Order: sequence, then C-alpha cells, then structure tokens
Amino acid sequence: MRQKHNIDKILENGLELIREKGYHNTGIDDILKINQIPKGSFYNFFKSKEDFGIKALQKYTEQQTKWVEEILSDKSRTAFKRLQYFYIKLIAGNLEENCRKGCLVGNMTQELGGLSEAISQQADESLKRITGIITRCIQEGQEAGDIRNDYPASDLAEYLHSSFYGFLLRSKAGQSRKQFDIFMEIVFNFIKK
Amino acid sequence: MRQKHNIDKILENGLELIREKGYHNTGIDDILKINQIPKGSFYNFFKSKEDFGIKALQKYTEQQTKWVEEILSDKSRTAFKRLQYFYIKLIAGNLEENCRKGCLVGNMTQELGGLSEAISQQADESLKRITGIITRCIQEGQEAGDIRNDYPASDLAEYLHSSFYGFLLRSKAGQSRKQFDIFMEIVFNFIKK
DNA sequence: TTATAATTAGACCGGTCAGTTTAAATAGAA
DNA sequence: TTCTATTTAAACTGACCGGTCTAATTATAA
Repeated sequence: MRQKHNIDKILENGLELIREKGYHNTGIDDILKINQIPKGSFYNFFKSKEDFGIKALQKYTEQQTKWVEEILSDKSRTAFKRLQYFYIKLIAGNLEENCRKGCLVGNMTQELGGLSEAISQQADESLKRITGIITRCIQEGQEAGDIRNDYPASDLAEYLHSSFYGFLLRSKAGQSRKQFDIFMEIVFNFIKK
Repeated sequence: MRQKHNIDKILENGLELIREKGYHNTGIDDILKINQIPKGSFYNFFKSKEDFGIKALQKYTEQQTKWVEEILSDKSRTAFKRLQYFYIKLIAGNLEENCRKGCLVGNMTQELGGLSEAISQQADESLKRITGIITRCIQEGQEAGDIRNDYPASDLAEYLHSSFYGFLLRSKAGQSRKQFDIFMEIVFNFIKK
C-alpha cells in the first residue's frame, strides 16, 4: 500500500518543533498534531521517540550540509571570505529568530549528550560532517595563502565551529548582537594570515 | 517553627539532578526523592518548578563565582597563568565526569533560553557575573603586559568564556580530550601578548 | 477475485507531570 | 496555657507522557 503520509514532511515539521521547544519538552502528541496524523502512523514509521530524534537529526544534517557545501564551494570568493559569509548568514538567520531556536544538533547534543548514547553518536556524526566541509575550505585557504597555516586545517575548523556554538549558546540568554560581533571580529582575526 | 529541612541542601541536590538529567527531564518528584522531603515542603519553599530553577541557578552561580574568584585572584601566578590554570581545572573536572554533565548555567540557557524569560534573565546575570571576574583578571594581565591589549578586556573575556562553552558542548557528543586541547592551545595563543 | 501484507486510525494503558488541598504537627508569642 | 502562624505530610487532581493494541482500510500479488 502506498503511503498516505509523507515521512520527510513529518520529520521536517517535528524537527522544527524539537528545535524550538526542546526534545523532552516536545511530546509525540505535539508531533502528531502539527502533522495531523494519528499515533498508529507515527509508530509505523518510527519505532520510538528516540528513533524519531535520530532521524530528525539526520534530516537536519542533510539540509545543513547541502547548504554549507553550496556556500563554501563558491569559487567566486576566497576561502576566507566564504567562511566569513557563511557565519554572517548563520548569525543573520539566528538573529531573525531572536536567538531563540539555535541549532538542532547543538540543542540535542546539550540536552541528550549524557543521556542517550544513540543520539550522542548521531550528533557527533553530524558535527563531523559539517566540520569536515569547513576543514576542506580552510585547507584551500591555507594553500591559497589567506588563512594561517601553522595549525592543521581540521583544528582550525574545530576551533571555528565549536566557538560559534558557544556564542550561539550565549546569545540565548541575552545581549545577542554584541556576542556575535565579538565572535566574528576575534575568530576571523585569528585565522587570517 | 524552625525549619526541619535545609533549603540550601535541597537546592544543591536538586541542582545536581537538573545538571545531569536536564530541566524538563527532571521531575519535582525526583527532587523530593533525593532530598527525602514531601511535596508540601517543596511548595512551601518554592512557588513553582521555575522558581526552583531560578534559585538553583543562583545557588550554582554563587558557588562558581566564589571558586573562580579564588583562583583568579591568586597573585602568586601571572594573570595569564591564572586563566590557564582556571580552564585546565574546569576541563579536568569535566573530563572526570566523562563530559556528561556540563555546566548548569550553560545547560539551562540552552534548554530554556527561548522558553522562559525569567530563567533567561537569571542565566544572563550568572554569565555576566563570571565574565566580569574574568574581565578583571584579563585587565590585570593587559596592564602587566602578558595579555594582548588591542581588544577591550571585556571582549576578550566574552570570547574566552563563550568559546569554552562551545567546546564544552562539543565534548558532550564525543572526542572530548582533543576538543579541549584545541581550545587551550588556540585560545591562549590568541590572548597572549 | 481472493489472499496477504502494509498502513491508517484512535481508543486505551499504566505511569508520571506540575501543582492543590486538607489536615496534622510544631513552634514561638501572649 | 492558649492562640496563631508556619511547616510538614501525603493523598489527590486533571492533564499529559511514551507506547500498545485491535480493528478497519487499502494496495498489491497470486
């Protein structure tokens, strides 16, 4: 029998809900309601809430990597400028949401990092995928000579992206704009050659 | 009537629970159980779960500030070395807990930042207190000449501490040791003169 | 057409959620 | 001692939690 409901759509709507409200603060019923599906269908597609969480994380990561890849492979800018543009875009999106939602990967890592081994693993995988893309861009910049090369590209990528998560977190409590300015100024001052 | 139960102790035990399991994943009943108190007493001391959360945050911040203040005012080391020592200690404590628990302020900011205005405010207040102490130490280092002075001390403090939260978050998903090494190496390379 | 398997549907399960209520115990003030 | 106010105690409320169950529906294969 062909599916009446669209699993991708269910994931996207649910993922957005978890990103906003958190994992434990989002009930299965909330996900059913926003998608207008009965419970039986949900448990036909996903074997548990945790399973849904993992698949939501995968879906989100797919979307993100696609977007990052696009920006960081645009050869019309230098690698350095591409990275700057990437984080400017990220920050702009965050400010539009009043810094209330953040990143699903970061949020779930924080909330479930010590609690669910399966979700920790998926989060780690997601983070590796993104930093992998950033690493390649930094490598390019190092070879071109606009990014410092006294550190391995992978370390600089880890530094860049992990730091960003810190400022993302900080902005959730308040004073958002200023935090991001400090991040952009200092971090890009450090990596430039 | 004098209190039979100790509010401070209730806060400390409850705070530890929330730090481990998260705010929404910790029930009032869990807090009652660990403290061996009935519900009536809890609601006699705290007007709601949110109220408990705020007071737990305050308690935790008190403890933290006291500890930070102690380390960062030890004049037997240079300001730079004091900061290094502070983060080494912080990281060591985190590794001991297998990076599973993190920081209550960070955790609650992430989980409740967009959801509870009252808790966001308390978290912001807590973060300001800590970065304030770090700022003063950096200022000292700038005057003594071992920390770069081309940025305001407050910006460097914000940079240091927010970045640290990012690495703390990252370590919850995996590869902990390596993340912290990158943090220490790069961040202190940047702030040194 | 009939048999089979996947999907849809929602009532239902025991347990837990934050919070209320009522009453007993206990303290200090008078 | 008596009065009053606070604290202790736990049963209780209605809503919601993740998850199960059975039945009806639907599509495909034989």
